[in-house]
Amino acid sequence: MGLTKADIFSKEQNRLAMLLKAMAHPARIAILQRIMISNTCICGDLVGELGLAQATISQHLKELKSIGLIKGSIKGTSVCYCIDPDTWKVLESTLQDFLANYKGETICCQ
Amino acid sequence: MGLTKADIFSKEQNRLAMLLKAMAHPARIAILQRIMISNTCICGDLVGELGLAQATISQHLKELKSIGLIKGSIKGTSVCYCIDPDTWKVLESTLQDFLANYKGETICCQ
DNA sequence: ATAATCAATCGTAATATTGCAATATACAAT
DNA sequence: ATTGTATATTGCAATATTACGATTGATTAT
Repeated sequence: MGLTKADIFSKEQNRLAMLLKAMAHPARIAILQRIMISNTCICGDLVGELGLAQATISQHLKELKSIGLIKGSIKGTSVCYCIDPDTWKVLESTLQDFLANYKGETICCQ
Repeated sequence: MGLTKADIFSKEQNRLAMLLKAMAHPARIAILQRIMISNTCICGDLVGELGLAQATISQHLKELKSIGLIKGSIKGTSVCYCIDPDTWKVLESTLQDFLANYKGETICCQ
């Protein structure tokens, strides 16, 4: 069907899945890395750096923005993006909680 | 096009994106949580616990298995799954490296 | 051997994603 | 006002994902 049955899962499960999905593309990984590494907002340089068309990058930025991972603000002629600290904190703690469920290697499944 | 241009990104970016994509579905989050919390392999109980059809769950398990996040072994009449510790370690460290790029709030984009 | 049980696979329908050309919008500089 | 520059949106084609009924394969119990 291509339609996720979101209603049978918890809010937290859906939220984490959506955050991961927003990051689950090499172009969006690259964009996030670029923004993080520059340690400031990044304005327009993305097109040309990644080998993707302007329309495509704009679309990826929109996706990251709509989930709240980044935020943009107009800076003169161009638009600047940076990590949204609030969502980022949620992401970090949610991921940590998720990964913490793993208690280490078990003796089954050998 | 629906076809990711994997060749223009690094091996690491593609690998992380694929791992995240494998987890980026509430059903697969739920499955992983269930396996982790039980702290042992989990055999067949998944169908009926999540509200999805057997074929659907089998498909999600296959996806998790094909990326290496879980592994399965036949145990009598049913099949058991558990976290694959090797891939899990890679996931944890890759994620940590990725998140560590974030240096905290900046003074731009206000 | 036959029936029962469990999981994998196949086939298919509905929907989502990816990518880009073309176009539109917004603003600055002339 | 017009031109140039930067970003967003639209429309579309190709491909991928999600879900499940039906079937198949494998194993156990009778």
